Formats: sequence, C-alpha cells, structure tokens
Amino acid sequence: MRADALERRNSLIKAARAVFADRGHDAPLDAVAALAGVGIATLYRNFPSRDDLAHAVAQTTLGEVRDLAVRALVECGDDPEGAWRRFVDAVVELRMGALVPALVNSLDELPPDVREAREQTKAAVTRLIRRLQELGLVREDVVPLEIVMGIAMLTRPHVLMFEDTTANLVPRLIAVFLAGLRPDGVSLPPAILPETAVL
Amino acid sequence: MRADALERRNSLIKAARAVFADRGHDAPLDAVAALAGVGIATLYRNFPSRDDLAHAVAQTTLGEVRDLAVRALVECGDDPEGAWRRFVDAVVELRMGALVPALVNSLDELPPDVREAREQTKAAVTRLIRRLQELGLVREDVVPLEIVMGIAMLTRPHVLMFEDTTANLVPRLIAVFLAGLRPDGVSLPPAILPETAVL
Amino acid sequence: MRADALERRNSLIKAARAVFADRGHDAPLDAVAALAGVGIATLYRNFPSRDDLAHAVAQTTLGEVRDLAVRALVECGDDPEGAWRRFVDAVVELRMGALVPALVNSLDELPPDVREAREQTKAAVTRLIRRLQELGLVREDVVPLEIVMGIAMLTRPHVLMFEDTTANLVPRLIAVFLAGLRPDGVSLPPAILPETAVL
Amino acid sequence: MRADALERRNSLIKAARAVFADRGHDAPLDAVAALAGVGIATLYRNFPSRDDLAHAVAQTTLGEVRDLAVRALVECGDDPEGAWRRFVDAVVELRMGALVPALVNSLDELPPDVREAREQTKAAVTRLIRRLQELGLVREDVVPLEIVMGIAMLTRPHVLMFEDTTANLVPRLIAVFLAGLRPDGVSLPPAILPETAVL
DNA sequence: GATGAATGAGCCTTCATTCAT
DNA sequence: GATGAATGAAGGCTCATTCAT
Repeated sequence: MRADALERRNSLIKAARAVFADRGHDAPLDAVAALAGVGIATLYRNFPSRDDLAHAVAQTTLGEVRDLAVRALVECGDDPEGAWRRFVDAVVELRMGALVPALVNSLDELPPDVREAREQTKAAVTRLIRRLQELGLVREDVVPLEIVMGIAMLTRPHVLMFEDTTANLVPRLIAVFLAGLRPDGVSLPPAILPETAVL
Repeated sequence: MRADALERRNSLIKAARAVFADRGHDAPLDAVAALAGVGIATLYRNFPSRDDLAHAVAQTTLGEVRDLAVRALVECGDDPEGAWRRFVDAVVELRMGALVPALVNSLDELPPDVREAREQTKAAVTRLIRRLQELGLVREDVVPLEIVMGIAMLTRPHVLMFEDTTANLVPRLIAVFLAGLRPDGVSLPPAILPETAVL
Repeated sequence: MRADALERRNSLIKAARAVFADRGHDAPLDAVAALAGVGIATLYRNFPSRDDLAHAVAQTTLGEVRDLAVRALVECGDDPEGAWRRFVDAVVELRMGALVPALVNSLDELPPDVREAREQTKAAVTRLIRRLQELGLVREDVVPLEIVMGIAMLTRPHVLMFEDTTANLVPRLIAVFLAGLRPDGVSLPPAILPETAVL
Repeated sequence: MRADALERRNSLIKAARAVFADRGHDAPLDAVAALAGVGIATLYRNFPSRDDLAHAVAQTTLGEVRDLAVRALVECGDDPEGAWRRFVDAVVELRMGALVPALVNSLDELPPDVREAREQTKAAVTRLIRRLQELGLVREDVVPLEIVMGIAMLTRPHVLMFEDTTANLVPRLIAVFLAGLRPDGVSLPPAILPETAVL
C-alpha cells in the first residue's frame, strides 16, 4: 500500500504538471484528477489544498532542474557548448512557466521541502553558470535566477498559442534570449537581488 | 451624446487594460466596471462579450504600438540607438503581457477592426525593424512579431511577483533579450511563419 | 427597484428564519433560496456569507423580541399575568433556538447593527422583567438573558421531533421553566455575567 | 479476542459520546475514529452506519441514566433532597443534548436493544420520580420524559457558547427548570403522550 | 480483523451574462 | 441608455461510506 500511495501521489503530480503547463496555473483541479484517473477527493487527500499540489509540482520540477544542472556540469568537460544547449533545451521542455506563481508567491511561507529544493537547485545551477562563465559561454553579469526565470516566462502557456501563430515562436524567443546571454553583448543594468531570491 | 458615449467606451477600455495588466487576462469583469466607475451592465452594453472587450483593448494597444513604431522610425534619423531604446521601453510600459491571449486566440475569428489594427501595426513595426537592421542595430534574422511577442511574454503579470523576487527582474530579462537581438550574435533557428501571423 | 430589493431581502430573511428553525442553523443555503423562490446567487448577492444571513436573521428576530417586550410592558398596566404569558408565547413562536449560535459566537465580531439590536432588545426585555419583578410575577434573581436563552434552548429544532414524541413537549418544558421563574421558588446559584452578555 | 473486541467497541462509543457532546450530533465520524485511536474503517466495521453508532451511544447513555435513577431511588431513603440533586447533576454531566436526535428520530425503527434500554430507563426514572412526588419534592403533573428531555435540551452543545456568554448559564437554566419542577408552582398544561414516548 | 486510501455526492461560493426598472 | 439585481453553471472542498491490502 505504501508503494501504491507513492505511485498515486507521483501520478497526481505528473498530471498536475501537465495540466498546469497546458492550461495555466488556475486550471480546474478536476482536470488534474481526471488526467490522473482518480476521483477529486483522492487528489484532495493527497494534497489538502491547491497550494500543496502546486508546491509538490514545484518541488519535483526544481529537482529535475537541479539534476539537469548537475549533469550539464559534468558534460561541460567534454562538450561545453552541447552541454549548455542541452541543458536549456531540457529546461524548456519542462515548461516551467505555469510554476512561476507557485515559486514566487508568498516566499516566506514556502514549506521547508520546497525551500530546500529551491536552495539545492539554486546551488547546482549557480555552479553550472559559473563554469560556463569561466568557459566564456555566458556573460559575467547575469544571475542564475534570471536564466531560469527567463526561460520560464518565455514558456508560459498560451491557450491555442501554437496553432495559430508562429509554430516555433518559443524556440526562437529562447534563441534570442540565449544569444543575449553570450558574453560579447552590451552590459546589463545592475541586478537588484533580495536575499530571498528564488534561484 | 456621441462624444459622451465614446468617452465612456474609452474609459472602459482603459480600465480593462489596467485590470488585465494587473490581475491577468481572467480578471473578473466586475472589477473593470468598478474601476471605470460604471455598472456592469453598462460594460456589457458597450462590449457584449468578454472577447469584445478584450479585442477592443487589443486594438487600442496595437494602435499605440503602431504610433510608437512610427515615431521611433522618425527619430531614427537623429538618434537611432535612443529611438530603439525608447521604443522598447515604451512597449514594456504598455504591459502587453495580459493581452497576448486576446491577440493569439482564435485568429481567424478576429473582428475586422482588430485585424486591420494588427496589419497596420505589423507594417509600422516592420518598417522600424527594417530600418534598424539597415543601421546595424538589430540582427537580420528576426521577425517583428518576435520582438513584440518577446517583450509581451516577458512582461506578463505575476501576482506579487515583484515584491519577493528580484526587484528589477523584468528590466534585466528585457535587457538580455535586447542583447540577443543585436546583430553580432550567433544565428537563430529559422522562423516558421504562417500567413496569419499576428505581427 | 429599491422597494423590490428590500422586499426580496426581507423574503430571504424570512425564508432563512423558517429554514433555520426547521432544519437547524447548518441547513443548506440552497434550501433558503428555494423557499424564497430565488436563485442561490441572489441569496449571496444579498448576504455575501452565511454569517451575514445569520446576522440579518438574528437582527430581525431581536427586533421582534424587543417589540414584544415593549408591548408587554405596556400591557402590564391592565393585565400583567396575561401580558407576561403572551410575551412568552410569542417568543416561543419565534423559535429562536436556531439563532443561538449566530448570537453567541464571536461576540466581539458582531456587526454594529446586530450589536445595536442586541442592546435595544436587552434594554427592552430588562425593563419588562424589572416591572414583572416589581409586580411579583418573576423571581428577583434572574437575568433577562437567562429568560430569553432558556426559551431559545428549549425551542431548538429537532428533526422530526414532534411527530414521534410528546406532541406538546416543548410547551410543557416551557411551562416548567416558567414555573421555575416564579418568585416563590428556591433561590438560584449566583449568575456570573460577563460585560458582553448577549442579553 | 472477545474481550478485545468489546473493549474496542466501548472505546468507540465513548469517543463518539465525547465528540457528539462537544461538536454536535453532526460531527464528522473521522473525528470519532481519531479520538478512539483507530482507523475509520474499524469504526465502520463496528457500526455499519452512523445511526448504528448513534444508537449505541444512546443505549449506553440510557443505561447510565437508568443506573443513576436506581441509585438515587436507593439514596432517597436517607437523603431525598441530596439524592434528587445528585441525580440531576449527574444527568447534566452526561451532556445528553447531542443525543436527543438519536433518541427522537425514527422512533419505530429504533433497534430492539435501544427500545429495551429505553423501556428500562423509563421504568427506573419513573420509579424515582414517583418516589420524589410522594416525598413532595417534585410536582405531580410532570412525566419522567419531560424531566430528562428538559435537561437534555438545556445542555445541548453550543459552539464557543461558554466563552463569550454567561459562564454558568446552563447551571442556572437547569436551576430554574428544577425550581419549576417543585410541587408548589402553578399547574402545567396537560401532557399529551403517545404510546411510543421516549421515556 | 484492521487499516488507509478511494470515491461520489453535496454544499459553498464566484462570476459571466441577462433582465427588469 | 444606465443601473443594480437575478441567474445558472462551474469549480472548490468536505465527509459518509466502500474497497483493496
């Protein structure tokens, strides 16, 4: 039963991630439960409030970003350009856009696990960016937060967006953004970072 | 009487823009009516459906972008760098983020006025970007749509976002994006533009 | 429209009183709306929360108790016994039982109108009881609160209660209670009254 | 094993009585199971429906009232006044208020054990009251049911009631009620008792 | 047998939209 | 024309009850 419960919980998180990514952070929880193939009350048993679910999704996703950053740092040894590109592509794939509110709101009240995950992710991404900066692939004056948040905001869900408009709008916006991250560009305005910065 | 009606209509559009920018595209229409100081029924008399209001807001904002582009093109004669910077800053100020859905959804069903406004804006922005490309300020391989959409997506509203996180996150993301627009960067993946592209 | 609104509001209060009296203070608000012949949203427009409705019912009922007390005081001139009996009968008819929670909970947070009604009712009932005590009809050592609360608690709704059990249980309990209020009985334990006592 | 089961069952009844007395007859059964320290399914195994549990609680409590009545009758030999007072105090302590619905609803469908307990309690209380009437301590024209029901209704739970209002409201109401039971008062209206009267 | 999880039904509340004045 | 009120549908959440381990 323990294994079952865990599996169910994970399938709910996965469903929530998909639904949030597709329909935005305000998507009805019924849709999440339906996608996970369970009743709405089961969702509520696992996550007593919407925030709890959002936090769980955020935590999971943060863990994935951390893993990607760790892997990319390792791969920097052989192929820094490729590692950097694959890292960005993978983060884009995560479609973190819908999670931004969950990570950004009421920072002080984030549950400990999420804070912990955030710190670990921040550390891993920072190490990666530092390395890329040493290698001359990323400009010196950016902060890890900004890279992840930039990707997140450029991948926020738009209903029907990709049917009617530029098919590859998001990849191209990401590409522009990445080009702007290269070290040869003009300098940025100074960053103002509070101690509680997300990443 | 005509003037009165027009003024009322404009005040509703203005209120809607403010409310959408602050609280997102899904904000309750009551809030719009309240901000405009009219009853909800008056709002509905002017804009029979939510989409009508959203379209009106989009049209107005598109007109402002067009005007900004026209002015910037003129100013390119004297001070291209400044003209470009001021254009971007002004577009950022418009906080178009919340309008993206209104512009992007159901493109074929956009009412004629909005299509018209869109075309005019597209033309004006295209002229500006062409000029900037000739002047070597903007890379060759971007499309006007992408510049405006990039700014829009980077300025979408986040509840409480700016209290807890980097105070100037958005300006910095915009700056990175602009840096990526400079001509000296690496080339972008090819754009895939349908005929009905927004801009 | 003003008159309409007021009438509607009153019909909602009346319906709520009936439903609460019949089915208890936790009765579904749908039932109230249905009895008033309006949609549930209309109820919510008039009374944004359940407490607001409960308070309105309480206020109305308190006003009626006050009026009854005033009238009884007048009638004391001619027929004190009859006045006292009619007052009690009328209060019993009000079936205040279900209101007790609304009056008793969160006293400090009672809205001003309800507090005001409570004070006026308290004053009127106090005058009546004082008079009855002078006339030797009510024992000296009781407090107005206790009389009204006693009646309220003895008339709280019991689902189906009167079908299966003593048909006139409540009148008889009230009669015993009244008998206990007569001045010739044994003395009561001392009352401990906070300043915020309900009545 | 039999003893274990019985003990568990009793602990559930005890928990249910406490929860019902505190939070009313509609309290969630989860709370009962939690207070008893068992899973909700265990509660349901012992009491297949909410009514079953309520009946068990009622039966137990009726048994205690019967025992109290028997003891009081014995004690009437030495100290009738004291016996009567202690009986009332003990019944008040039982906080039967929340049980009233369980005893009163759907009388015909009461399970045999509860009917049996009810009859025994009724007999014992009747014997006590008869004795007290002979001794001149209780008026002639009351029925045992009324005494017990009066106490029950005056002790029904009110959320937060005792924090904000008269601290000893209930004891005083009981005292008034008892005073009304004394034989020297005015006569009561006639009782109408169906054959299936509770007590 | 005991347990925690699953479920659906029900009530609460909000909001887009329509109606009556 | 402008307004406030009315409405139903939708989503949030809880809880009695059943199921699978």
